[in-house]
Amino acid sequence: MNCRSCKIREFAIYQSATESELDQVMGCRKAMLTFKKGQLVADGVKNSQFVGTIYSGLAFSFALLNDGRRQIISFYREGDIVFPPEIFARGMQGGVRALTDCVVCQFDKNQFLEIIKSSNALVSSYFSYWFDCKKTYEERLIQLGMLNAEEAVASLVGAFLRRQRERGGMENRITFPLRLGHIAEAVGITEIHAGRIMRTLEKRDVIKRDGPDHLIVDEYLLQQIVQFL
Amino acid sequence: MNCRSCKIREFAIYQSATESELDQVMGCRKAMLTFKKGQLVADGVKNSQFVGTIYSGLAFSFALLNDGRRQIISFYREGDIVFPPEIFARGMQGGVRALTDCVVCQFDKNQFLEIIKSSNALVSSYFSYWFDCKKTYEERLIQLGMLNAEEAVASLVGAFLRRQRERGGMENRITFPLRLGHIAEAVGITEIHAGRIMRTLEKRDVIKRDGPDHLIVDEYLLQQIVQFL
DNA sequence: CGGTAGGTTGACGTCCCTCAAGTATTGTGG
DNA sequence: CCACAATACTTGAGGGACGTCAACCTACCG
Repeated sequence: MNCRSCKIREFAIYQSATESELDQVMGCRKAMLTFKKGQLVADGVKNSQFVGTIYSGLAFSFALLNDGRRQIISFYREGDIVFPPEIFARGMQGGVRALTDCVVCQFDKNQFLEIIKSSNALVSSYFSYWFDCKKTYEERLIQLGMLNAEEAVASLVGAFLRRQRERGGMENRITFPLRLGHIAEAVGITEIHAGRIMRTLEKRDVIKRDGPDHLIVDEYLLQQIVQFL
Repeated sequence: MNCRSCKIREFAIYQSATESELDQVMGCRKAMLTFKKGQLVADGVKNSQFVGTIYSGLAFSFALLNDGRRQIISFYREGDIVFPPEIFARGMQGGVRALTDCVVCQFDKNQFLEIIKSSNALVSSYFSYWFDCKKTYEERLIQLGMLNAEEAVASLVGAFLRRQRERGGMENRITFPLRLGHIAEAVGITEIHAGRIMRTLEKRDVIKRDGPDHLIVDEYLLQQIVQFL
């Protein structure tokens, strides 16, 4: 699998790399791994020398409290970069887990960062990647801080819709392979309450479930719920 | 005021800059502004060509929902860098406001980033600044997502304690110039409930108020409440 | 002295959690 | 193809955490 012909290259952080830089990137690729749904892609301590790029599928990072509760921090999709060792502050347990089956390219972290630093264009991409990342985190903070459960779930669905649109799909049918448990852990409510909310959103025709992994979204109604979206 | 002799230089993102790089940084400094407590330091749209470094005092970034609710996103202190234009996703209202009187160095954003990009050492500092920033955001997400109000407030106090310790102070008396309203908006509860919680923390001797702007913290008891801290 | 900003307290309502029972849907081996 | 288990989802009743509203207190500042 060559980076030059990679189908997700346009979404990756090295999208602006020249062919020769791309060869360097490929040179520090240590593995291309397949993970089954639910498997641990990385944890907070081990593999700290690696950085991953999602080649296909979806994954999410999470943190654990010592009473067993789990908080989903963010979702990753094709082209997204994952920094396992940096995810967890101050000894907190956590990791990155495959939401669906997924394929991940693993790079040597230090080499990878050196390559980025060596090219002005790559540094620029990296900067704007971080600004984007920051925006996403800030939006999630608002979601958790001042939105009630319905607004937060709607906002989560909206984020999936938007990210899918960014990647070209213009339809209202989105890939949303989250179980109720994932929704609950992402917005900070219980699985049962997440179920009730999905149900009411469905009854109000905001969303329609199309199999376990897809949603049909009424974008207008969704925006009514999450005003600032 | 010369950057070379700046007392907060060691906390700033350009701490690893050589003297000549520092002169460049100073060359793109457009102003050194003083803000009174409560004043708007920057908003989400205007001044997008600037980046600020807090020279003294405390500030916070916030977002507004159109129903008037306000969510505090993060706090900034001496040496922290503030990117006003990048703070707000997708047209959301918001800004950066002075929590106490504060002094802010304003730099031209593009020039500033160019200087950073031109030096390998500065790029490295910038990278680790972002990793730190990410960690902080992730911790806050956990705070808001799965902590109850008491745990969240304790965690907020803990974050202030930690950041003060990082800057040398080893005492249990911390600068905490937040009104109940700030606490409420930071952890996503109401002012009144924030007051009740501060009261119970005080009654349990976890904290003691020492004037309006200072707290004396029992670190051990605090850690009992926020287990993962 | 009054005005203002900030903090406290109580009663009551709502949102969300908990527990428990039940119904799809999916997966697996015969 | 069925039997059966495991996983995922739904529904209801009762409780706790947090919000709302209104009154009152305190410190500070002119």
